[in-house]
Amino acid sequence: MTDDRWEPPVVLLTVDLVILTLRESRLHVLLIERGIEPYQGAMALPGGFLQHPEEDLVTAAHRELSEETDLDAETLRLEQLGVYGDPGRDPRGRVVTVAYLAIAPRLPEPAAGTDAADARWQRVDRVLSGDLELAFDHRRIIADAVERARVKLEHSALATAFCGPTFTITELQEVYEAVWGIPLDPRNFYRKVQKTDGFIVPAGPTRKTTAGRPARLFRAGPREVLHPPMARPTESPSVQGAAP
Amino acid sequence: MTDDRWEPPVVLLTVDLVILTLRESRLHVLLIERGIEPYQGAMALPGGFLQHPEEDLVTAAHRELSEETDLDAETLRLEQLGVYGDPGRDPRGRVVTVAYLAIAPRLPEPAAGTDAADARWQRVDRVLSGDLELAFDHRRIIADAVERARVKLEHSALATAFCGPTFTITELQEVYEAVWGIPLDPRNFYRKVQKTDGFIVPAGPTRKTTAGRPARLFRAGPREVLHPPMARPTESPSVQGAAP
DNA sequence: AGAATAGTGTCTATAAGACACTATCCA
DNA sequence: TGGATAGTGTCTTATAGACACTATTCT
Repeated sequence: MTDDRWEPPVVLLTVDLVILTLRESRLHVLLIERGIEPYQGAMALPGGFLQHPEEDLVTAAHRELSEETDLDAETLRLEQLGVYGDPGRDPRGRVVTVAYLAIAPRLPEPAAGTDAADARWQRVDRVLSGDLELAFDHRRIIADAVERARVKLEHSALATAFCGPTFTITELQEVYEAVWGIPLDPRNFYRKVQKTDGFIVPAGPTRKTTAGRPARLFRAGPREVLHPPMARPTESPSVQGAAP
Repeated sequence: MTDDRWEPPVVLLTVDLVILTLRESRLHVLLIERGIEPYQGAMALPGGFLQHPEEDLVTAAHRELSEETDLDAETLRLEQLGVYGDPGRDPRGRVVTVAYLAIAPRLPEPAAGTDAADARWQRVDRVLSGDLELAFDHRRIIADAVERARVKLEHSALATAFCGPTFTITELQEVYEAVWGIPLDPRNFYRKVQKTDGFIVPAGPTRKTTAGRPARLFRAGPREVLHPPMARPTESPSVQGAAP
């Protein structure tokens, strides 16, 4: 259009992974310490360049997950979060990244994989507050991922992905409380979850906890989308910029 | 890791635009007829390659919109829909596209711009049913865009973007009915919209319609996210793959 | 027994949906 | 006057949230 011999510019493509989990009732994200420049020594999301021109994007994400962490890359379901492609987001040139979101059940501390100097679970609140130095625009990506998880918790059975194969209703409630950051009434939560058809199904008899009556165990049910959704307590019922 | 002299592969990046609007109470999408190979003669979303390596993605989307259509590119708000990067989606090589979604008020037929042989509004139901030959994976992208619009209608004031600067409540209802594809009770809709604080605000007195009592006019209110959301009638209350 | 956690029953405020009814225009 | 569209009132049913109460374990 502009020139007779114009050629489309090329870009480098990376994939980045936001893996969220729950540890001690707090939301954590898996970060690695970068071993190479740029941002050497800073924390970053696991991820990396597309390996060859025919590699699928999700395949690349799974490959990076195996390479950089010891998580079971096969069982984690990855969901596309978005593209982050601001010019200048990477000092090496025009690097556009596709971010993926995954939810992991509570797991032992991950061992470092091959690529990363170190891979660790970090508290999301600390990461977002700016206490940690993060590479590239990864803080922004994590913030978007958390917001996405909050919304998905309302409308899908995502919460069960934070739990092990079986779980108690109280454990499920802790997922909601951690991700939403608010307390919920255990009694109302109990009935709400029970009557949302197909959300959870009974599994095994009971499990002893620290003290008190043992709780029944459940597994994730067949339903993926929740009707009706889990109602997140109504936020500020005021209008942002309204005139009276 | 695989080789001493490994270099990251490069890809070509395009942006594509899904512009939705309402015409004769039906959802339409703006498509152009491709003037060049591949898929010459097929319909496609407006879009194209990044022009230079420093161009911002949203900027590129706005530029393509101006080049290929005569829509007012400045006022349309673009929202990122996702990345589509399957190897093989474009016969020219590894081309990854970033799709954007925009909602336009009812407008006169767009004239063809510079790039496109022709630009026309097409009924979404016809496009998705497969009557039209679409280039690349654009049918899939449009399907995702429509689903996104459906959800956004529930939780945001997006519906007003389909209307002109002022509109009647019945016009707003037609937006919901067209996008959701279901009829709504006008009386209940009327009160629901009215009591959703900050959604719409009165503007001017009334407007004469074809027949019957003139309707009051409204403008979009300050509120972007709706509390409570507009309830889309509950879908099939059955479980997909449940065992009794 | 008492502490602690699991699970049930019940009341109230609110919202959704159905639908009869009134209001104001045009022909 | 009748037809058509705009707007209101009211009833029924379902749900969220509050919270008293019962059940079952451990120490």
